[in-house]
Amino acid sequence: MVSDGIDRLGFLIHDVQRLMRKRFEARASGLGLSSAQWRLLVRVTKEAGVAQARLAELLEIEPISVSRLVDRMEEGGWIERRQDATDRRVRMIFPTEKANAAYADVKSLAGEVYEESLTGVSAEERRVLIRVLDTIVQNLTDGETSSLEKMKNTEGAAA
Amino acid sequence: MVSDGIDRLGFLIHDVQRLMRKRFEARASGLGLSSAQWRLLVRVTKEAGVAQARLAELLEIEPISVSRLVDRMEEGGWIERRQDATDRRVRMIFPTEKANAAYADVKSLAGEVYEESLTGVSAEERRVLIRVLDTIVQNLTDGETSSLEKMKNTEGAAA
DNA sequence: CTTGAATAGTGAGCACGCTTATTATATATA
DNA sequence: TATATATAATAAGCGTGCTCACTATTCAAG
Repeated sequence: MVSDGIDRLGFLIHDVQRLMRKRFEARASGLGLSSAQWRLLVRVTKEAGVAQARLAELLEIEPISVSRLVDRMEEGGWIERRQDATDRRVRMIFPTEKANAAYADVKSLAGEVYEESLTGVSAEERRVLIRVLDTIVQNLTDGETSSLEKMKNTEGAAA
Repeated sequence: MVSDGIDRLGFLIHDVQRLMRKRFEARASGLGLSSAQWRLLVRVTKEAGVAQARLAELLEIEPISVSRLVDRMEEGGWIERRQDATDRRVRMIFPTEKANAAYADVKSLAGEVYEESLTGVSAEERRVLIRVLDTIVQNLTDGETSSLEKMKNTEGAAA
């Protein structure tokens, strides 16, 4: 049945995402780092030198969106592009010193937002929340619509 | 402790929101109705004749965002603006026949997306999910940053 | 080497959110 | 009545995502 509030799921997720982003960006506004930029920075910090195309896969956004994001982050002094010596098409992305210096602070700032979000939510409920969200990502990624599918369907149905 | 995946909460919520929107819009693409437009249409259907300013409050987006969204929805034939007889500043928003005719279909389409998202998630887990998401919205709305606060803080702290 | 397909990145232009500023109208007050 | 303030809607312009189209480069076949 669908009478337990599941019919509000989309609106709820949407609201939560918007509110968390807003709260994070209010906190990080002094740094001039948006939530999208923070997501990218986390990847780049863990995998310095990664190519933009790979970043697009990791972040599950389109390469063109990475281009623009990287443009602004380069202007902001968070990352830098370097040429790949062996493949001149590739731009490798590295975090700057500024990014490395700010990383821990921003991470704990994000943690604060999560804790504020989860005030009054038990440890067990938190575990369920994370597990269910992971499941939803799985369910919606495997089936279709994901940018990952590009790497799967080499042999399709009736061609 | 923060080692149960809570540190991924922001990314997870972000991914889920993006994937659900994508899935919904893939389904509704034939109709030419985006997820933001659907959110607005739900409100307008429940409250025909509502003013744009009130819609902005209900949707918790800025009035200017409502203006633009309503522009596109009017072009798409989903809603229409009418003048308020008693207050010439106000534009009242009504769903069109087209919107009323499509409403049930879109709603069940949204329901399908929710069910696909929640495949393998138990009834109890679903209840926890909705309850926790509601709590997060509460936590992030009450404190600050919400557009609702405009209506609250008339007397502040030390002034 | 040459042709053709695949890959990496970007330009143009759109949707939907935002901040800031402006116009039109309503309402409160001197 | 006249003026000041508040409210409803919109304009301008930005950030972050998208689709579609394009260039540059690499790699695979011939």
